[in-house]
Amino acid sequence: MQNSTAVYVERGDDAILTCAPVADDYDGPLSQLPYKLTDLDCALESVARTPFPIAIISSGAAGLQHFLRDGRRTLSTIFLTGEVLDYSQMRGSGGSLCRLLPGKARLYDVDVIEHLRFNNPKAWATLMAGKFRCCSLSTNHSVDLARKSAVEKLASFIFECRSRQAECRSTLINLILNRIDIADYMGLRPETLSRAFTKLKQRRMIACDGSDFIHILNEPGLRQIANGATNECGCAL
Amino acid sequence: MQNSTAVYVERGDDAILTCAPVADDYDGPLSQLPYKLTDLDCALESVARTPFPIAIISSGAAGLQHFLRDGRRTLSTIFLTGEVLDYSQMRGSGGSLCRLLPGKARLYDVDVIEHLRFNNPKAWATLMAGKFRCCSLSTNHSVDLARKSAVEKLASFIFECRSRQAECRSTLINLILNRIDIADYMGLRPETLSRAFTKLKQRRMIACDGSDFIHILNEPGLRQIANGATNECGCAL
DNA sequence: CGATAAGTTGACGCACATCAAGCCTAGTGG
DNA sequence: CCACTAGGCTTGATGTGCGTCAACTTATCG
Repeated sequence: MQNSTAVYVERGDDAILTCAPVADDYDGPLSQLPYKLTDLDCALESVARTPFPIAIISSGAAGLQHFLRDGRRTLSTIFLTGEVLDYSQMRGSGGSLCRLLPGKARLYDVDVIEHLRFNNPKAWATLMAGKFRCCSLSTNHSVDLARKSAVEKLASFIFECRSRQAECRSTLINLILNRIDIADYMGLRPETLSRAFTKLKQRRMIACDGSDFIHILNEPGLRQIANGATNECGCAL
Repeated sequence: MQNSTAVYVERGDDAILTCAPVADDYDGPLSQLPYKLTDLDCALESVARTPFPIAIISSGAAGLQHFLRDGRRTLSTIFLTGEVLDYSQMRGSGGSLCRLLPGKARLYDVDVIEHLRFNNPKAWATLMAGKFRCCSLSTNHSVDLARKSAVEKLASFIFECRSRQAECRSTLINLILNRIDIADYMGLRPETLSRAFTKLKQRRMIACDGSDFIHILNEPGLRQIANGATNECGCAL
């Protein structure tokens, strides 16, 4: 059984709160609480049923998906390893939880959570921070979706992936999701996403070695693209 | 001086939490608290400076705007009359608060808010609900931005406007913002938004009488459009 | 080996962005 | 009172980025 808890780090460039899994022996605010470790599928189902449903993703990934009437799919939120999944505020959104990658989650009992609020302020604060972080990520995501081109969206997604993983400074990034889920998250079609990958490779911004990992070759350049600096690179997108 | 507080109502169709201003004599959880009523511009400035900044919009509207390097503007969040504006979680998002419509806001002192948490659970819960609602709205907004066409976006915006106003069941909707701000919020250009208005008018879904108000003529139809039912109406968008 | 699915690439059409012009109202000054 | 200006909004013409459809490659599995 793995002990992990949310750790919040202010990062230099984009200053996004990030949440990293920590070592087994970490004695953080949440680690003392009793929890149930279950398969991610079971966890999502019980989270959707429980009145005060809170889970922390131990491994794998989940998402909140929405379907338009004609079948178009959107992933409005993704939950990655180490992150807090609180469904209570999302109940009215019309979306449904889905597993994106197999894994496990830690389920916290309603009573345990309710008890925290007054008796364990530190653990409560950690949970709250996890929930608020979701709000902050959601805001950033709106900016990515509203006006950015496909290439800009992909560049933004790469940085989001990095900031939501443990090794924030690495240039080797795990994109975590498959192409279809990335596309549905970024509001693109898989074909368009694929072409965006090709363009970033052609411009020597990233390199793919076939696996789920990509390598950032030109980080300043990629950041410029993500921030919508169409002309500053001297080349149109 | 107007007393208002957040009231949460579960609505039938889309079940979005909404927040309505209430009468002067309402004795809700927040109305006993001391606050400072200021001009919206001053409020936004002090909210951005204060360490634990919370304001409630009494009148007018504000937004969180983001600029890409080449000048493209996005409104990631809007704050309407009666809603809670907590900037603390948005600090790292790179956006800046801006006034969208003139008005006033109620500012709450840091100490007052901090004191609430243990001494006034009801008021605290109201504030928290206001913050979480922002998260829920943000999720819905992502769905609107990701895949919807211009006409679908406008239809969605109309319903969002209605659900965020007091008179939820009315077919007379105040669109609140000017066209440019609506466009930046929905990820469109003003020209495209204008054409979307024309199409909805041509299809007898809405009627505009020149003012800021529109009239919903065919609510089920408009809802279908908002939900992406391209074909069910028997007409392409 | 065939079957299914994920991902890539190509051809084509459409929806939206862009640029430009025109309309309408509000505000200002003579 | 009218002339003038400026800003918000709409309408038109045109180009392009992305969605769509189709074919192909590659990987995984029975």
